[in-house]
Amino acid sequence: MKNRTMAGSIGSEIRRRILDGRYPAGSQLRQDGLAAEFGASRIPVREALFQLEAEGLVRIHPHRGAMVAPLSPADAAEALELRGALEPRLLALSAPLLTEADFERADRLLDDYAAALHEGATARWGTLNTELHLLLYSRANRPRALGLVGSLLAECDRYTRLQLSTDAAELERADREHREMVRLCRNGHVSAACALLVDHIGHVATALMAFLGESSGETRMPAPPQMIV
Amino acid sequence: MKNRTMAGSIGSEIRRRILDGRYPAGSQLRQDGLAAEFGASRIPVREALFQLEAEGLVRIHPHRGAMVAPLSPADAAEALELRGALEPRLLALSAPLLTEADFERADRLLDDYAAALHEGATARWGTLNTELHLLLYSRANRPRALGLVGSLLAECDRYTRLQLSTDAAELERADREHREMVRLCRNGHVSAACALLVDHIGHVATALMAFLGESSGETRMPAPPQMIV
DNA sequence: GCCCAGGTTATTTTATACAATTTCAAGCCT
DNA sequence: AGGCTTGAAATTGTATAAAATAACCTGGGC
Repeated sequence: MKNRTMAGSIGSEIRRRILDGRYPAGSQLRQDGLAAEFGASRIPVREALFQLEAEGLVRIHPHRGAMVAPLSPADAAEALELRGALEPRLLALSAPLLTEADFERADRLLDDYAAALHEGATARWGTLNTELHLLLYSRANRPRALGLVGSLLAECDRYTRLQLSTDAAELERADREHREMVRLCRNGHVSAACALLVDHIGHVATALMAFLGESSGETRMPAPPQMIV
Repeated sequence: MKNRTMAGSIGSEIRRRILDGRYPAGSQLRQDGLAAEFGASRIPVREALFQLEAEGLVRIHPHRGAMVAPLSPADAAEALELRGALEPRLLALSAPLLTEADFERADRLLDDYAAALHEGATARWGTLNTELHLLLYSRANRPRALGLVGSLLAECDRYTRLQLSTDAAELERADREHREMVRLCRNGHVSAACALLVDHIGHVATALMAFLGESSGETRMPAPPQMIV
């Protein structure tokens, strides 16, 4: 618990529980109950909820309380669209600047990921995935975009967590693609890594849309017409 | 004041004052003073500040208070990069679905803009610009991206407000480009409108970077390499 | 003269208490 | 019987006050 303020630590814990699924989508978050659960007053709970609302994990209706943001295929599709629009750009900026220490950390994350995959520890998968992606973009020197992508990754985790218990093949594909992306970045093949990243996000999107039974929805925000993909 | 909760209305007012420049960048926002100024307690002020921090207009350091987010050329560049990455995509989605009522509203906004330009009402320019852009993207059916672009437009307004008092030519160019964009959308020339939008954002970016004296900074987030611009 | 320790003050943060709003349900009227 | 009004309960929003934390200033020691 490295947070200096109670609202911050409560917010982190609520975020974890939302991502875990312990607070299911659409469920009411009663301030009184949360305050009792954390042994605190309602005010830090309120501030935590406000912060989480900004991240998109909670929706607050005035005088009607807070609920866990519902999961909808359209929302997942939009989050993946945004990821597809932003992450390749960040990778293009960051990849040439990644250091050897960064790659070693990436290797550790990949190993942890494989271990989690082996033992079926679904809880760790999401955070490891998020950490790896953010690490690859960390040298882009774009703090705002990085924070935004972090929120989007967290939101995507909520959906993939539903899927991954059934769909182990997708997890292995993600692992292979992650390893290949890291390898390409390490060897300086930036454009190939970006192309793979686009494919990677596309694969996640199509698998997720198929799982959610909403295959009709377009999964990628179209590039502006003057860009030839 | 259509806001149902005091925190919301206080947040709107603080946001307006930050965009106005009445609360200068980097200045401390003391909860006690704000509470006294609005005739309220500190708690709604705190909640408003949290919301504004999520929008990027305020930075909160735990136990050290809140300050208006400082203006930096790097920040402006990143905001414009993100706009350049997102807005053309939204326009490509939205433009074919715009209705005649939308175009009439756009015409009114353009007229208001011209009037504000004529009488030098710099205060209204930013909101009109934001409203026009958001109107053009409103049919894209991408609520999350729309809200994000709204925040980015608000942040860009803070910078352009510094510039516009000196640089009337840029305002007129923006007006011409806005009118042309609306015309292209109305006539169904979506890809031309998107191309113009990319140029429009690029013009704003180069002018702003020149004004901020940071012409060295790259002003556009690079497209991923496999996209040929 | 400079540096460190202790206390002081100002500010944020949290707890408790109160007020406003919504929701649900029961009762009344049409 | 169905819809509307009214009232109570629950929940959220706000105000006041106490606790905690960080910055600041003063005084003593080296």
